[in-house]
Amino acid sequence: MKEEQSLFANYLKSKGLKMTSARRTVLRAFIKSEGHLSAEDLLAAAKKIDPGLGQATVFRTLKLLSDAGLAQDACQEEGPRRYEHVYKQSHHDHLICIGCGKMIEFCHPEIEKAQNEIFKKFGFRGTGHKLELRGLCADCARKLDEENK
Amino acid sequence: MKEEQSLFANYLKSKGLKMTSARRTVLRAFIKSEGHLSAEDLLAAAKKIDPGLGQATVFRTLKLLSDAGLAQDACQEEGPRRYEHVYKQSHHDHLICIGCGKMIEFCHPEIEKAQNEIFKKFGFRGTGHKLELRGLCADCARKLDEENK
DNA sequence: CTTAGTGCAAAGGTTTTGCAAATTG
DNA sequence: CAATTTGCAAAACCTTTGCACTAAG
Repeated sequence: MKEEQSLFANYLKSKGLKMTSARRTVLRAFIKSEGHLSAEDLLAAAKKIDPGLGQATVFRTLKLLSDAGLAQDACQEEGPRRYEHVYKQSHHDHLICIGCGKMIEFCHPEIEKAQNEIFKKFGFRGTGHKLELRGLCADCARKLDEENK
Repeated sequence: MKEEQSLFANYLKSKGLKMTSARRTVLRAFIKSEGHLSAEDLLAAAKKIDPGLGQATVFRTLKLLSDAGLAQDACQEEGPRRYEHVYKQSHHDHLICIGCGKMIEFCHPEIEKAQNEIFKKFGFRGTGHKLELRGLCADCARKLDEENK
């Protein structure tokens, strides 16, 4: 939290932007939140802290958080765009069941290594990755098999 | 193409849906297309084949293609939702420059292996993955360094 | 003080839906 | 034939923008 505060403050300063109370409010709401949240979710959460906050501010701040590297698109298939924290240390990747939508988060060190190889190969300075595995969980696989007898 | 036709036909049949000429048109346009395309792009492409086609049909068919596992969300950060083919054999992963937006597609066999380990560990029957690496390409990294002297 | 940020409401863009007519199995 | 699908236009939805006012550096 403290760290994210100052990361954001630094980012703003580097761009000649200002740390305002509205932005602090949105950041607090965002940090407290869990999972994937839409701009509307974040607005609701932020309004609990400051009811006078406008939705345009949330959209604008979310874009800044994303530029600052603190938030990233969570890439849902449907509905509004959703965002999630970017965790500096432990990347959490996603395993999603296409049957029931259940989502499991996991880490895999091999993938970190592979990532760095790719960056090197293409001359990139890496900043992050996002991996989504899709499949059927055991329950859904069983159900499907039964349906098809 | 032939294969995708019949995959789609099977999917439709399994759901009690019908293979119509509009759906064939959208499928053809989708298969011919390359890269990431929005519903609007697909509509334009499909209209070249059948000018009478309506946009609602494209949205509806795109959802079916996605349910059938032939199309998937390409996960851009901004603008309209974009879709891309699902390639059965060679997964192409994405390396994206956050500076200029340049996108490189690559394959990495280690990642295929890691993917299967994860699926096994969680009892999933896997169907695919999506990996996005983000960073600065050599050009953008250089530019940034110069700016900050 | 000067520049950037805010909330509001209106505009913009994308996607979905209701419906009567047309098409499919 | 019964059931699904279509194109159209309208509606719904999500996001951005213009503006007058306020707050930050």
